Amino acid sequence: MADDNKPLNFIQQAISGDLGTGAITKIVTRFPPEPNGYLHIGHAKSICLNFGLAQQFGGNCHLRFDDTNPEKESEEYVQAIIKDVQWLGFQWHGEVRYASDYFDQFYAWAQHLVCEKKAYVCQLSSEEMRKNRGTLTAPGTNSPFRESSVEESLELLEKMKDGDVAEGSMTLRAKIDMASPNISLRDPVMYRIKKMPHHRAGDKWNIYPAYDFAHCLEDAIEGISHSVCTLEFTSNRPLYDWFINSLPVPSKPRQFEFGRLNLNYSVTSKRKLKQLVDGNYVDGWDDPRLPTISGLRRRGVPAVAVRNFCDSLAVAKTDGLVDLSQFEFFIRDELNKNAPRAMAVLHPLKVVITNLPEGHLEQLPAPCHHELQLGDRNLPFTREIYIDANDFKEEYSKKLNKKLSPGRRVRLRHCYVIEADDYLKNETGDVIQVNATLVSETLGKDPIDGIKPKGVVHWVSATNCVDCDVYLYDRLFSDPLPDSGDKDFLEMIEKESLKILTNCKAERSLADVEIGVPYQFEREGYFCKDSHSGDSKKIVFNQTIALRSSWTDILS
RNA sequence: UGGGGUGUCGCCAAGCGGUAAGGCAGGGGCUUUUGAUGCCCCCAUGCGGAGGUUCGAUCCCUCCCACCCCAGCCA
Repeated sequence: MADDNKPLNFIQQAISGDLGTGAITKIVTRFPPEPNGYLHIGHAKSICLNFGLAQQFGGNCHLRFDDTNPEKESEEYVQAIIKDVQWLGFQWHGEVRYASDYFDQFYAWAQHLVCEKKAYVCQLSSEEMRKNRGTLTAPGTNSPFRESSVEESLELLEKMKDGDVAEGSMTLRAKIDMASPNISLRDPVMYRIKKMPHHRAGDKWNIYPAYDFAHCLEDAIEGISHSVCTLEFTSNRPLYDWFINSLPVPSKPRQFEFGRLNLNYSVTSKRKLKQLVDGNYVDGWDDPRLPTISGLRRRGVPAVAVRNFCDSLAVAKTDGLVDLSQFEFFIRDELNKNAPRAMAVLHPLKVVITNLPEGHLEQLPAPCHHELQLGDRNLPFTREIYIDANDFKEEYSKKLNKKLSPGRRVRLRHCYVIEADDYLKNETGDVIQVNATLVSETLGKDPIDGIKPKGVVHWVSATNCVDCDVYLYDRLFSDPLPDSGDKDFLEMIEKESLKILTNCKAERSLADVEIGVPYQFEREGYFCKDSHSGDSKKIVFNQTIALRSSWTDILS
């Protein structure tokens, strides 16, 4: 996975240095999601980074749920996240871990800090605390409870834990420096009261540890050597180090921050994704238009494509905005190499090959892949077939010389050459049938008269095919930056982002394909059977991505 | 405005004092029973700006500019 020729990024350099000096003998990383939503492509970058680092340097990577806030967390998210990490192809070391497993230790350490006079119970309300915190330019002022006795704080902390005091009435705070230019250090909250059951700890606790207090200790308990997080935590690092250095922890992890992944035309914010799901703007967390891992999976994006994309991204301190086209490249790259080929007609137009007898049936072998040895499948060739309406033009034109038109020829893919004679229209003026002649002896050969067709067209037997619906997806947002602050991202939802084609015809072999396994529908794109197809009799195919095209068709 | 971080091609980026890698996108050409794929070529006298140090600076120094993060009992 990691390319040996690639220069080491700054985290790899640090690890390599630590290993070189003997500061550590084995690296341990971790992926620490909060179970408050589904994973998305941004998390994939973090997953690939953390698991990749461990792999590369012969260490371990843990999967640990940072479940310190029962208000937002649930078992549903835990299960979804576990499934997504596995699907991406990673296996964590040991059991799945939970911050909640360490709650007793956290509490003991909190008491330890109180005894050391490095923490105190503060009875300021949240509004008062906010006022006392100062501003970016003005220092804060000390809480009146800052010098409470050890005994008093210990006693109040116990009461907080036992649920004897009201929510919001007090907190446990670290005693650091209310005048620090770094606001994270202005006596941060360590524990807050939440009289709420926890998805794993049940009713045991009425207080829950805050991120800054908990996260560094979770890392230290697990012996994490390199704690990798995103840029916005940079100013929290001094606090991370403060707890580590103030407590008798078993190890001293170091925090490194990298720039998170931003993709244009996408939202990668759990809050906004949840809004889209809860507001029914999309079909659940796994809607194929979402950049969630489950959405990508449902859409047919292979895990290896996600990994390759993430590995192509630099680990740096710049927060860049990556072009969707860069992701699409890796999707197509993987699919082109490995997806079996098949044919399906999305806008069926009947073609009657008049010089073939009624009931003509010929099984034509067609390779499932042009390079891979995937074998052949048989295509039933009959007198009536469907081609795509876009591949027939009433008038020939030089620009469209690969299309079928009266008097012109086209090669049916893996089949014969046909020549159009005439066509029928309905009352609204749509072409509804083309009559054509098969040019003899053109199976695997050019016509003997030397008139070689310019175009190749995909087709399906009209009498031996399966009906299906095809869902075409476009970007969910019309704006390249739906996520950027001031605008309302819900107003930028692209109304046409889902187009449903209900009259599609697919070759027989596509009837029983496995859900989620991508196929290339030749000349159209990559598709997979939808996981929600089960509801109706009809098969639903999701378009993973269209083929790259140097051609822009006039019709769609 | 205090603190922290970042600025190299449209996008992502390497570069660690010796004279601007690579990928994506884009343009051109060849091949092709997928207008796909593959292959070939083109695409920064320039590294946020201005000074300075040096034989030599994207890399060092100074000042300036822009953008991002921090004032949740969220993570």
